Amino acid sequence: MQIGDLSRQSGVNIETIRYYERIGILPKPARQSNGRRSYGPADADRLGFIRHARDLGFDLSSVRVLLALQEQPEASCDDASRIAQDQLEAVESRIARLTKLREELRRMVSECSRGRVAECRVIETLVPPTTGSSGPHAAYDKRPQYLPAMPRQLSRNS
Amino acid sequence: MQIGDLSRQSGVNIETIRYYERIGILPKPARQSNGRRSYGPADADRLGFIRHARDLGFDLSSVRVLLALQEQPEASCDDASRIAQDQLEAVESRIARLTKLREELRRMVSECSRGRVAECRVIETLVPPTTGSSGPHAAYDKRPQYLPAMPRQLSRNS
DNA sequence: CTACAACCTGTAGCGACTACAGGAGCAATA
DNA sequence: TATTGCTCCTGTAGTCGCTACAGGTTGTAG
Repeated sequence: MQIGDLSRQSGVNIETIRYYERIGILPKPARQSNGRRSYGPADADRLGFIRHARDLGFDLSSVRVLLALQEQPEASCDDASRIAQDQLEAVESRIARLTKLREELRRMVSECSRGRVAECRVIETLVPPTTGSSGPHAAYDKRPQYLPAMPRQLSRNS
Repeated sequence: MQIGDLSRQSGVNIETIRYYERIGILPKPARQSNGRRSYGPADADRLGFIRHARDLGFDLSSVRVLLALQEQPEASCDDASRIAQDQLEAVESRIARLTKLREELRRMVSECSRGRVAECRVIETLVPPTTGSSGPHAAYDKRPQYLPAMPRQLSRNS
């Protein structure tokens, strides 16, 4: 089986498969006489495992650990269980955060009356309430302090 | 106001502020005689706007559009509303996806009896069901086909 | 005078891919 | 046989949104 077949079978991009090989999460496969990669069913299994774990939101370092564990059937599965629990907690906190965002976005959208930007709730919601500077180049006064607020990383990582 | 003050006031990292300037989402500020950046309240407003939008999960290209709109109070706010709606939909689909993940993870975790890896549900759940190859280096037979399954990007982007 | 904090520029790193340039090999068709 | 066109190869750079660091200058307090 060559890389294209494996890609179709697993649903994992060819470039991603080569990337996985490069970072050592997939073993270097045998090569055909023409230099092309040759995969067997064990590789397909491993890749399927990786894909499923990635779909569940595990990052690649967790996947590495899970793969290593999988190959030691006699070891205790405490580590695996711990990783899964951590992942569950991470997913739960993402859901909580996104749910709050959803509410704020719903409010924004539902209150927008589709008129001019000047009275648009979407824009208005985003303008910080602290300074009263109106217009593009106002330079009035300074004001209190922002609070630390929510952690950054949302759209990318969570 | 210099960059450190702006950073404290807005809760945005100094490095991030300079990054925003580099990519042109914040204008190049005036400089003091010693070369240090000098900000006014308009900058603080703009940064506050950006931060809030980022907290709501808008990516920087959307933020750019929203900022541009904000500066044209007479324009129609359809674009802003559209962007917010798209974001709302994206958030809703992320929530839906994460909710499914949560269920699968809960099942994994709750069914793990904390014994050996060999009978660990966490690991077992991840092993693809298609090929029967057991053990690290088995090389049995080939099997049907995976379906396209779920879209990739989860932990990073969604 | 000496610390030390705060700032400066420029560049590289993160995670997990994705894309592309520039080439080789191979099968089917004209 | 030549050509087209697909799949594969390597190596490198780009994506997003930061964050970190090296190596320097400036400003302030003790």
